[in-house]
Amino acid sequence: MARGKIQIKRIENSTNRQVTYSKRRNGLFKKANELTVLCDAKVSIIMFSSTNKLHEFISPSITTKELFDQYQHTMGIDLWSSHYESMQDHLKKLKDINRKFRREIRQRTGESLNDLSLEDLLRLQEDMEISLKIIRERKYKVIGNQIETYKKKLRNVEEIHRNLLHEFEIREEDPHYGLVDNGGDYDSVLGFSGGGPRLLALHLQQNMQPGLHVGAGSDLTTYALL
Amino acid sequence: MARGKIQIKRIENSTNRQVTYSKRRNGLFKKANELTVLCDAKVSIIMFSSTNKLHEFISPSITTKELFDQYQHTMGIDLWSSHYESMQDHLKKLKDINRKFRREIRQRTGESLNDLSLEDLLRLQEDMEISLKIIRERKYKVIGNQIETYKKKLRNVEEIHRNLLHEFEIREEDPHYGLVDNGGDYDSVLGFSGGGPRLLALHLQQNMQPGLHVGAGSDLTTYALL
DNA sequence: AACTATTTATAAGA
DNA sequence: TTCTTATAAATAGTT
Repeated sequence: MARGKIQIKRIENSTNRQVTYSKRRNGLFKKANELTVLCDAKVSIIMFSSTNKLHEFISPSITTKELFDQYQHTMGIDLWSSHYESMQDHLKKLKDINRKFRREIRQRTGESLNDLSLEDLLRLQEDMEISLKIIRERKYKVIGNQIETYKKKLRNVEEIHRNLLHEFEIREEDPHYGLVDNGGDYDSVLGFSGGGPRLLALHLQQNMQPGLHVGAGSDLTTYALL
Repeated sequence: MARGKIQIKRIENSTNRQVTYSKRRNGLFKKANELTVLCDAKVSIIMFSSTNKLHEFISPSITTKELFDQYQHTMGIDLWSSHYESMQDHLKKLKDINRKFRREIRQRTGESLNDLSLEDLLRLQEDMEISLKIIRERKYKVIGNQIETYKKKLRNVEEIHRNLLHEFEIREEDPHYGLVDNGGDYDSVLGFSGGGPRLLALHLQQNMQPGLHVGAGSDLTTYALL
């Protein structure tokens, strides 16, 4: 376009091609910018040279990603949906399953029964009655377990109580208690290392507290003497 | 750039802006094409006018998607990773909801009650009993509706039967029946155009068949004489 | 959409 | 790469 007209065809001289690429790229970006300002437009130019160098222009009012999102939306297609196809599939399936679950729960809570036939209703009722029976049985089992647990705990406490009484009886019968050195292994058998009854009471309380909230399993802690 | 220099700033006149947009867009695309050919480059231009009209240029040797994939690869980033992330978020949330639903259903069907406390069990049982009550009520309502429907149908059939008897009685009382020309409007009142009782019976059967499968609504077809 | 005076872009050379 | 400059191309304002 200057000092002589040129043919619009590939420039064979590599250096020349590079120079022209650089010059015209600047020209193109300048034009793009003018267009952006003059016409309040949003322009994205992405280009690769023959040596695969990347250059980009984007209107200052927008980001490349935003413009591309708008591009896709306008085109009505998802250019990179192939990237996400399996994910979208998965998403769709989950939504479907979700909808079914939601519906089933709504039916089971009696919220949307209008589109059920008599047969469906009968079936649902029967199902629910069976389930309710199972739940009731489970409830009784849990209650039974708790009672068992408390019984065993009670037995343990009684046992400890008996042992304490026994200990005191022995001490009362032996007036030399307190003078005798602690060389005997009696205390260690019972697990008392010196604190006596107070320490034991503390241990008991610590261990029983969580037991009050035990709900289900037979995670009964057998209270051997500490 | 011609007939007077212009300031590079937004053209306020809307028509003018549109015209300039169109002209300069062509200029830009022409330059882009020349660059593509001269320098063996790959160029993508995407632009939105101030009225959000989309225009696109892409070098013939490539597609927009290919160029964009290359762009992302070169940039070393995934422009839509945020897309991806939000999708994964969505997926995660759906899975969570799904799990909760599944759990709730399993509990309501008595399949996995082991990790429920006594309080939970009591609550669940109460819930189920309330739901079951609703379902039972709905069932009785549907049954009631069906009975009503059949009653009405029965009444209609009886009415038709009465009318038939009445017709036969009239014919028996009139020994000239069959000799009299059909000028009277008696038949047309009852809707018999010649076929007589046989035709009526046919109509009845045709209309009652679907009624037998009616389940819920009161879509009762009232059987006026045809 | 076409015209054209003028501005702008740029090819070739330095 | 940058500058220069003759010339081609683009285009603002007009019809």
